[in-house]
Amino acid sequence: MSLSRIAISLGLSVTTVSRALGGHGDVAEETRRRVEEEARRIGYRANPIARRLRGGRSDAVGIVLPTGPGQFGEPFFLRLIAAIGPRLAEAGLDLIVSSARSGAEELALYRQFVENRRVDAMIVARTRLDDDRIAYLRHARLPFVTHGRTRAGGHASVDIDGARAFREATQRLVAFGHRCIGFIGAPLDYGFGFFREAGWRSALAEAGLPPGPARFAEPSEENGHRLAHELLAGPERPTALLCATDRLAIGALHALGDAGLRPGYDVSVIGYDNSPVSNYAATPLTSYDPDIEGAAGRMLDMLLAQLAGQDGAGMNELRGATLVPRRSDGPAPDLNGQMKSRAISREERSDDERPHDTA
Amino acid sequence: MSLSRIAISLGLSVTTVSRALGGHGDVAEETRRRVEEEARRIGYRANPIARRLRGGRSDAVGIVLPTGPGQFGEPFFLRLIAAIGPRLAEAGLDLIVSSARSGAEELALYRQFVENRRVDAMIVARTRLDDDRIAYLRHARLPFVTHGRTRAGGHASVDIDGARAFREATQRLVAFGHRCIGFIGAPLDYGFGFFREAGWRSALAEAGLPPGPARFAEPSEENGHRLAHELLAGPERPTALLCATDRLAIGALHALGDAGLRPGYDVSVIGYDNSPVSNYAATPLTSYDPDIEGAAGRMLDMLLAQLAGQDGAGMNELRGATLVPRRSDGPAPDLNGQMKSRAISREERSDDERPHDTA
DNA sequence: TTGACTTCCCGAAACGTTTCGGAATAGCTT
DNA sequence: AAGCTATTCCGAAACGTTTCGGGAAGTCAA
Repeated sequence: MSLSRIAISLGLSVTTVSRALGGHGDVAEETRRRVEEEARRIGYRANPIARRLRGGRSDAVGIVLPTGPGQFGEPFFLRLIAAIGPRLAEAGLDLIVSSARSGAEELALYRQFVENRRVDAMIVARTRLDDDRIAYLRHARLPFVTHGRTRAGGHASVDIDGARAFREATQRLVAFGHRCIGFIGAPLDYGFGFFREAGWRSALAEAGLPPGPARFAEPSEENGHRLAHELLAGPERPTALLCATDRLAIGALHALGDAGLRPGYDVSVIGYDNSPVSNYAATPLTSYDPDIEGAAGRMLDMLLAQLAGQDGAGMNELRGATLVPRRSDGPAPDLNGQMKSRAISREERSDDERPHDTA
Repeated sequence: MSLSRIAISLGLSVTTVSRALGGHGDVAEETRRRVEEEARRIGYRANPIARRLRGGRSDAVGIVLPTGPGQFGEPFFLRLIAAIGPRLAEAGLDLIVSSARSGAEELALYRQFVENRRVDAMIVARTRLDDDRIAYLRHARLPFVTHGRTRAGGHASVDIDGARAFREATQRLVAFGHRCIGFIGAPLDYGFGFFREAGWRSALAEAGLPPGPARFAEPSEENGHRLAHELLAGPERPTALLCATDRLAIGALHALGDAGLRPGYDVSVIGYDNSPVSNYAATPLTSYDPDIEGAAGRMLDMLLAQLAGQDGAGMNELRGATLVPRRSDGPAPDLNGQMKSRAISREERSDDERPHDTA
């Protein structure tokens, strides 16, 4: 009872009022003016639900947060949501967020979203190389965009070039003189885990070095701590640890402390994410900044284009991450000449070597 | 065209099909069985939009994330969303998330939510003592629940008793022998900032101590770093720093490092949030765990009760936070006898004192 | 047989919008 | 004067659901 209210008080039909406000051509200029004024006067807002029913849409985009062990508070998702929020609002779309742990529960939630017609499109993050969510969405013919590539491809996606970043990071460590560079990775079925490992491995091969020791687990501080321990206790002790995420790297830094090793000096550590804590870790962490906001913006572009009818198959973008050098990496300990200058600057600030409990 | 599809293929009326699936009493058991079977067969799902239009609801709950400087990735919101997501889904409600920076933009977004009838209820976090969002929601008669109390009160709210936690923390430091306890707080117009400061101040008064030095800013690592610097450079140098949040505390720990002071030994630091990083800070941070999931659950209870028609005015709950002692606090440096035992364990792990760039 | 009461079902309206297919009026051409 | 076009408006249907107010049988008692 709202379009009709304007219609009645102006002696017009509902149709005309609708078309006047909708900006259609077949309504007299004078009439449109009167309608607009009356609409403003009574504070008319089109009921979005009626509009959706009529239009057969739901004007909403869905996203599912991963929960579960070690997944608390991944800042990535917050930044993603914060980045696209205003633009979605501008486009008249709602962002519907729910949460599930990876696996069956998660897929069930996607089904719910789709089958209950709650969303017109979805944003998929934490993409796996072979991802049943993506197979499902494709089968359901629902527009979507992923953060991260899949093996199959052929869908809209934005990805950060983790392979390049980690190749670059490895080259940096090689240039620093490191010869045994370990890797602390995320599970390889995640696309991001896969490509980062691939970058590390390929750079080692290019440099003619044997592959260093590697361990993989869900990216949490605790796992980083544990895996670094394992690597440092192994037969070939790495002088550098490349970590798939900052959270892993933070844990690794502590493992160094436990072993009485100085980060950036005895062992170099490089992370990825450039999270706020990386700057305030025990030793400020050299990391890669992925420009989440930029990626989020492109994902939204792709989503809106698909909702406007375009085919998403050809949409994909690979973006770079930029190195943020801090204190956690440096020359390999066995190269004495090159190390001198840095060693001095280290003396100034003295060194830290303290074992820590895992608490 | 869906209820009607079942109706047609069964030779029933739409009404009867609807009432059969709705579980009403006036449909024969045999008929209900047939309807349910056919519904299952064709995979019928009620169109939520039609249902909403008819019911005059929107079956959605809104929440606005704060963005802006130093607000990136507050894990609080993720944990909140993750905690309530499944239960909302179960209740058939969507969670609509958007984002805005505090202030005019934020209020405008609330208005948009309400006036465009996008939500039936809202969740308000980052509550200020005098909060125009709350005044607005009350005026608009939209159910809501806040995380944090307001001065006015009279609405559904869940809060963690920050005053009690910070009184307790202060008493702990006093018992450790500290006599000058500084405070690094959040702005006092935030409820959480206000009560935490009040707890600190009242405990000092109760202990017969003069109020220590205090500084306030948006809770970020950077601000914690800056404010701790100021406090340590001030005329009365505190031997302990109580920080309103872990992020402030992490920054403060670094300021200690800059000044060549050993956390937990020369200067004690206590934070609040028990965030994942607190366990992996330069020195593992003594903190308070607020049980966000528990609070989120209660908030949802209140929201659902209000959507079921109850008045939210009397709903409010004050919950406790629990201390998680780690390594960043301990006896005051001037009390020698009591310190001995801890000093030894410190020697083992050696000390860290290194200036850092803010990078 | 009649009336009342149960049991089971249904038509129509309503939620608020958009759109299809006209229809009425006015102006212009021939 | 008749036909044609352009302009401006409108009625009705449709989106899919729920609910109001019956109504048609069947059952039971008087």
